[in-house]
Amino acid sequence: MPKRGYHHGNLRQALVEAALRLVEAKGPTGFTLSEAAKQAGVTPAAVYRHFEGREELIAEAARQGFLMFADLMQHAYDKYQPSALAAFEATGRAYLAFARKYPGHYIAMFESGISVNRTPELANAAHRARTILEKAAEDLSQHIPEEKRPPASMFSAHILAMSHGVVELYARNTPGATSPFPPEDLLETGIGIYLRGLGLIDPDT
Amino acid sequence: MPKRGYHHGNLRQALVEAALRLVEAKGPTGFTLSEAAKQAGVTPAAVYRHFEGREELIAEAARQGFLMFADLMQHAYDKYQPSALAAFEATGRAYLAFARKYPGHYIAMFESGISVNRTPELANAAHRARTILEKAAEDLSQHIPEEKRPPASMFSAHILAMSHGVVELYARNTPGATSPFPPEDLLETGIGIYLRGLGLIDPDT
DNA sequence: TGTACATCAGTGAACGCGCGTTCACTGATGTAC
DNA sequence: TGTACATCAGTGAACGCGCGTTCACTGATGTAC
Repeated sequence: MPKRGYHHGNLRQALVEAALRLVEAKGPTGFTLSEAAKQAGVTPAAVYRHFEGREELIAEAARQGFLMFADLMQHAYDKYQPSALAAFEATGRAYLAFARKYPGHYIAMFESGISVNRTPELANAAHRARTILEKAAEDLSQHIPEEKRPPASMFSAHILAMSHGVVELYARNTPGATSPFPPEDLLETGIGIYLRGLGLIDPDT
Repeated sequence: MPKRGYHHGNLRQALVEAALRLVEAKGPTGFTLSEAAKQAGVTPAAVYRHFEGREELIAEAARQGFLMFADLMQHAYDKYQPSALAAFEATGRAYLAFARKYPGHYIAMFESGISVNRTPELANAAHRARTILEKAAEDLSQHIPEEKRPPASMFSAHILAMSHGVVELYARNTPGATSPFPPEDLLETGIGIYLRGLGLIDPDT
């Protein structure tokens, strides 16, 4: 589907990709509708054939990000079955891996300031991702003695929080902020200590 | 020092406070130099008597934030001495407390996209805050058997990451993002499990 | 104490810029007969 | 197969806006004598 000629062919997706490139290169505020249109080789007005406006465009980028993110986590989860522990650890690592591999999507999802409820489609995609992590936590929860078992959704929130914190503070290019350890190691050890605290890992290993 | 008349009296600080108000009300991108000047009852051009430009103004707001943050942590640390454990826990909680109490400063510090090295003064203030947390971690580190003791700066990074993640994901007003638990509880339990994992809390409590 | 004057913190007008958005339009595409 | 026509994805000009920044200026303040 070549893009020569008056009609673009697949402008909608081209705009999303331009937005991702911009946001990756210039940060969450670096994205403008006009610039995205320009990069796609099109007049700003053409954008309105495909999106209601600036916000819908970035929301679509975030939506695609959440879908990819969910796929990545699902894949990690499946791969380490039937070990609940390994699967849970893998989903935690998937967070950082995603931020590394798809910085544009990551920014659109978590740093662009857009609400996850901006559109129903976006909310849906975000929900799907969350569900997978919570399933992994639920599996793991079965291995803890019932009387001292915290809610599974609390695990997933803890792991998500630590993962997000590591990414934001140590993995994203906050220029000049020197990271004391490789983020991957930091997250790995952090999750390890946490799981030891839950009694799921032998304290002597 | 009343502000009537041609001369303002303390415009520099008034501008910082206006910026903080704006950023708190409208998010990290909601701040503009012109609007801050207007709120301080002054022409945009007047700002240039006190700051090199927009960036220097927000950097000053962030600097003041880091100083207050460091004070808060220092206070928490002192209060729970000589218990290394209690002091460490307290500094973790101080992070969330700060974000709650001074959202404008928090945004300027962590969400405005400004580099901590934007100005030497800012870098200094940030360093002071970091140092306190690392001191608390260092104290705590002494209570772990030497051969299985991870670097103290790794503790503080873990706790900082989890605290930051909890704030960003569950405490800031991401509109519509329902938090599954009160952020304070989430952080409290998360840190508790983590410290248990380090063998610093009795596993049966 | 009064006056002359230097200093300095503000004004206000102007600038160029890129933004998001609108509108009437036109050229390309696809389809019915 | 060829032609007429409806559909639709783009154009390009225009808009009003608020932004950050500059400049020559002016009014207030503080100080030396």
